[in-house]
Amino acid sequence: MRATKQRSAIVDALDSARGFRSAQQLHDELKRAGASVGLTTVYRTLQAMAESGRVDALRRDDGETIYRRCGSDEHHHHLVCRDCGTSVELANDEVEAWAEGAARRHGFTQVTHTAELYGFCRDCSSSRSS
Amino acid sequence: MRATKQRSAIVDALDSARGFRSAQQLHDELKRAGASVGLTTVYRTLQAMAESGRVDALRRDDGETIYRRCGSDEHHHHLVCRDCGTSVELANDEVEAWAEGAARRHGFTQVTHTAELYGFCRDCSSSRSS
DNA sequence: GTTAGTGCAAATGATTTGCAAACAG
DNA sequence: CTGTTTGCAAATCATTTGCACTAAC
Repeated sequence: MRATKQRSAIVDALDSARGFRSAQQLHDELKRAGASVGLTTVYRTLQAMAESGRVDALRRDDGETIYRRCGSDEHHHHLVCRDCGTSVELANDEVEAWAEGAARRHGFTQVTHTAELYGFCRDCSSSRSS
Repeated sequence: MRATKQRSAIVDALDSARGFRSAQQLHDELKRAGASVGLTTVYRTLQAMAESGRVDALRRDDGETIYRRCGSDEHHHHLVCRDCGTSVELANDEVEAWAEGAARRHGFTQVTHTAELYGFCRDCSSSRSS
């Protein structure tokens, strides 16, 4: 993968973001910041980075896929703010244990799971209540 | 909501299905079974039933939304077969407790969660190994 | 120079909506 | 009858792809 200015712009934007962003959001932010990066490139870059594990991708209930620069390579879950996208990584054993137990009890194999939490972070919930 | 033959056909198809089905799948099955129901109607009916809680909807990672006739009105999760769509309902407290605890620890409010398990059921994993 | 990367425009695929015709109560 | 419901076709929306063009190495 070559080093290009649009790729570093995308990575920078993701880094400075406090959490998850959709491809469209990132594209907007880049454009607003004056960087000239095509939406296509944003999609392609995020997709490539997600495949190679350098970002975390997850699909929201409304169908948009959101991405975030991910700290650990370990399997983990997220607590994502619906408003600002801030996220907290949750390394958790209870969920894995639950998943494995349920799979075994019902005779399922090769079980994977998705588990994400969505809410309003401290900052966003206080600004909403005003 | 009026009783129409297309609606009962959709409900019947969902009932006889062993698990989750997408709108497109249901439409195909209905057409194959000789029923004449428009894809639009399948979408509208499933959406209406999901809103009123009569079916359970969840979005797969590939973006398709799948539906299933749901036994309980209670909040619960699913163990879904990737191959045949069969699903098991899981009423579980561990996940809820984990979600609430994580939310509280990080100051998030109005937290909802998604947690679904995907794998191969006993039947499908044995037929795959052959 | 090659080859990978970019971006526009057109294509996709799931889902939604406009609207006139068909139907339930 | 009169308001719902239906279903086709066209519209959306996020995302992907074809392809000529540009930049990296």
